[in-house]
Amino acid sequence: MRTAEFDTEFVLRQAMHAFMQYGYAKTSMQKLKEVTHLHPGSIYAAYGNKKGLFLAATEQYQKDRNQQFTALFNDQQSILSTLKHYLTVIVDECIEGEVAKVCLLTKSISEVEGNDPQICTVLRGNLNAYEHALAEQLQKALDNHEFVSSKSAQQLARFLVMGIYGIRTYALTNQDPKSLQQLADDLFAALVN
Amino acid sequence: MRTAEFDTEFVLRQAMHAFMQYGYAKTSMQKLKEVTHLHPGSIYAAYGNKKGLFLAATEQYQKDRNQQFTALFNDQQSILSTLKHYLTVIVDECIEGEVAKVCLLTKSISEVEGNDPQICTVLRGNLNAYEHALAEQLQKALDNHEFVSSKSAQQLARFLVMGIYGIRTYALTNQDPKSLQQLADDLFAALVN
DNA sequence: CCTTATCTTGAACATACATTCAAGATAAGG
DNA sequence: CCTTATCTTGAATGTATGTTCAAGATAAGG
Repeated sequence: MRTAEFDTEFVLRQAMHAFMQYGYAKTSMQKLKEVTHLHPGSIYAAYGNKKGLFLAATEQYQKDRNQQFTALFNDQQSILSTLKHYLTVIVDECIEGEVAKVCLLTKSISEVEGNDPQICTVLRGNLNAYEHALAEQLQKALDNHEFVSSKSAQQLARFLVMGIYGIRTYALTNQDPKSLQQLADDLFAALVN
Repeated sequence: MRTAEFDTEFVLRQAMHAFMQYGYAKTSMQKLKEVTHLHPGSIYAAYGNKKGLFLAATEQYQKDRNQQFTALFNDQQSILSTLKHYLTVIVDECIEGEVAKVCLLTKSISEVEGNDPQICTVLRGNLNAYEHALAEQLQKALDNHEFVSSKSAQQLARFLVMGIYGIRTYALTNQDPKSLQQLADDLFAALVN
């Protein structure tokens, strides 16, 4: 009879940042031990193995992202202006020197695609949920007549996530804030026209 | 006095496909030995180390891509129709079961970004050259009055590569050919409008 | 045809890796 | 306050990793 001592959220966020920085393969258990301040026994007791810790970290990441997303889109602004703002938030993330900078989900799925179906399935599920959340907002905006489009909310959302993935990848080749913001503006314009 | 026996292009293409499938970190020298049919001594004599082989494979990849690109855009069609066709080629690549499927450059830069500046610099250079090649074609299309745009060829090219990166990433979450082709069509439409 | 420079071969090496486990510590239940 | 279940600790394990190197093979130069 004894309760675990470590703070789960702290551990998972630390692990999450390590995975974002080094990637899944290159994040060693040694590194994970250091950043989580946990001993191997505790990690293996709590999460089974490295993959288990990664999946738990992924879940935490998704939770945090959801919270950020909901907070943004639950304000009283119009959906379109919130969306425009959301894109600048992403652009800022791509520039930030140390942390965030990449999406854990897309980075990881790009790394393990074709090699770990279990991880891929989880990540695909998360990314599909993200697309779906954007589709919901776009549908609301259409219902509110914030804009008109010949395309369905689903098709618009697909185009939008494609653009977001694209901006994130492009940022790996070019960190110029003006260029990235221009891309975000062009994407937004392409969406609502 | 003796000449090397192995076929460089074969070795590099085999290595390149291994790196595309498993990623940089997870492609072991063991695997590279197997796919290249080379013994460690030969690999290290010819390329120094794993990174050297990777960079050489990257160069081969870029060469092959350039050839494909030049062949496509040197036909007698209009640039815009060639570009539209080029996008469907990319969509097909994203679907193909076994090979290609991903871009070695973007996959690798996503993996090593922040951890291997040397590799990143090389990959960034290659991707910037790719963007530049697209800008050249778009400039020609503008000069030929194939379409008009309020944006510069450079800005259009940036938007285009962003879209291509986006489609490739999106394909990791959704392999449906119709959805991917739709994205390509939407991207093309956004470009020329 | 012999020499020599270079390539090939594959065993050996040190290190780094994910994981295990037994001993020690500690909180809750009675 | 003692018991016991559970957590923590960290050394140990086996495997896989990238790399080296010396011995053997072979093609070109004279």
